[in-house]
Amino acid sequence: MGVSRKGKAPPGPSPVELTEAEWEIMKVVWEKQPCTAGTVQEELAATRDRAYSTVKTTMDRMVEKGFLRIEKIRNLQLFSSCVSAVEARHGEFRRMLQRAFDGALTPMMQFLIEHEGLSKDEAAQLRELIRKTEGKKDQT
Amino acid sequence: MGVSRKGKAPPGPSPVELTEAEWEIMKVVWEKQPCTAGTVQEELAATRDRAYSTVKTTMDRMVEKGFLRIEKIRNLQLFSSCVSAVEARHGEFRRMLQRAFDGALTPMMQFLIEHEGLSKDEAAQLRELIRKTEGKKDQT
DNA sequence: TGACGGATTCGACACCTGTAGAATATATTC
DNA sequence: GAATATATTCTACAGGTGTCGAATCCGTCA
Repeated sequence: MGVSRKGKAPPGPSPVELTEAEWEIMKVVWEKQPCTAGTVQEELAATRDRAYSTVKTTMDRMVEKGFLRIEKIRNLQLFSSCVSAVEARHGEFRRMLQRAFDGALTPMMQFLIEHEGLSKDEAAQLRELIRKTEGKKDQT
Repeated sequence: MGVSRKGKAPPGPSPVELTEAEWEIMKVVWEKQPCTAGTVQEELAATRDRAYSTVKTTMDRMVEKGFLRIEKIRNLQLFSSCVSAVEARHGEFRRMLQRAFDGALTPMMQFLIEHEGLSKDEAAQLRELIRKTEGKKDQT
């Protein structure tokens, strides 16, 4: 959701934390929603074989958690997401940042460049991105 | 149990996945090692109160997982880390990247700039970092 | 209407994580 | 050497996650 979170966002609404399995499911749902559990299971089967009930159970739990929503048509359940990819990414990123870098962006960047094998190409690309961004952001 | 971690060469092949509690403990250990469970517990108490046995149990499990190592002196157990902060950060970062960005760095950067409120300052800082790094890196 | 087949619901289970009390072992001190 | 202060070991348990099988439900099609 587009909650206005400028540089500072103290009272974050909800962190949105997805487990591995939930991420996999979410990715399919974002792409195919509204869709059935069967569709998701089939799609996921390409990567790893899980029983239908495994996927369904997880998705039901995700509904309870507020990550997914069900729209019932006849005896069919169509699932849709309640959280956007941006929200999920945000949560995932922030959690990583908090744990591994005490929440500080710059040290993370430093680490990235020093240890994550940012290639010359990627560095250039990144610099380009930054250039395009500069001036647009103002809030500190 | 197996602490099998093939020591290949450049990119640490070891995933190294720490839980929240493990991260907290690790941070103290990195800073004070070799140290006792009691020391860690006291240090951690500043942030959140956990029973000594809670911390000790977790640390024992971390030994089994190969994250920590015990050196016994008399009846004292001194803990030291078996994984470096860099390795842990690497694992944490990569897992996040995989889950949220399918392992691709550039999209992550894009996201960072567009949604994570990279300030002008941070952007400049980052650009500086990249400049200092360019030419040193060759490939991934 | 009765069989068929996919969808849904329920209950189960194992393993991991966070948490901690109780019992036991070991030093240190008087 | 007994009391005292720590450390260590053991056992336990609740809640979350990943995984399913079995029992049901329900609409469709001969």
